Amino acid sequence: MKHITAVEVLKALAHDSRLAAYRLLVQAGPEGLAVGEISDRLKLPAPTLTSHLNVLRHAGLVRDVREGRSIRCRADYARMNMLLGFLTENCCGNDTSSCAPVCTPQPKQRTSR
Amino acid sequence: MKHITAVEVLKALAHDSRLAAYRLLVQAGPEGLAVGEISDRLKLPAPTLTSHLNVLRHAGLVRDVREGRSIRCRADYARMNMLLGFLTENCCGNDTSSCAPVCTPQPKQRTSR
DNA sequence: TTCATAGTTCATGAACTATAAAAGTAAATT
DNA sequence: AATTTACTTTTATAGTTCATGAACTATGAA
Repeated sequence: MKHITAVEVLKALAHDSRLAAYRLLVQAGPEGLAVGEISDRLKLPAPTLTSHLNVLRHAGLVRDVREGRSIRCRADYARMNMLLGFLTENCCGNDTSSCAPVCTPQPKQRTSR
Repeated sequence: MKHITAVEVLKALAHDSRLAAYRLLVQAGPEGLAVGEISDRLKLPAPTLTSHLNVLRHAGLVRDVREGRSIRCRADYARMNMLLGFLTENCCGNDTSSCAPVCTPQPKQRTSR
């Protein structure tokens, strides 16, 4: 991950509503959540949420697909892992392997979608 | 780590110069670096660096002690570990242990200063 | 005590970010 | 086709952050 990109990812997460939205998606797992559901849960007006989602999208932290009328968002774990790797780079006497985490969530249920 | 605090830590790191300064300190290890040394390496005017260091200090990411005329800064690894733990919370089907990293750097050499 | 070095604080303009109303687009329902 | 639902874009205002010069404080040396 290039330095500038790490800053972008950090900036994206460095906001109360955006961090909350991202965590909601992380906890929702591969199933994801519709924009409207996030809006309901966080009690954010639609335009405000969209602008925050756009920041997360631009940072590569959130991906989405249209599903009929709604848009389903999912956390991009690879991106988070890149950030964690970057943050822990050179932190333990240059032995990255000892502290770089990798998150690879499994679907809660194979049945869904 | 409380949510608000995680945002503060993320905000602190979400700036080019601050991330660079923090990484410099992470790489310097327990030995740390004097403010002037950081200023030289990053080519930042003193007041600019001080204000960034204050943000990192307030976020608990950097601690410092005065050593004669200079002030020696060190990265606070515990804080970083807290952030990593927070970010990976609930990311792998609520099994935190599988992806929460812990960074515990060793001194490079006991001989130097 | 005077001087030099190392940092910090303060003030301020420029640049950026947040919020949300209004208007727009896309898909399903009637 | 008209309407409703779900979301995005545009735009305006309000607020925050950033960079840096000038002034200040702390320590050590002469």
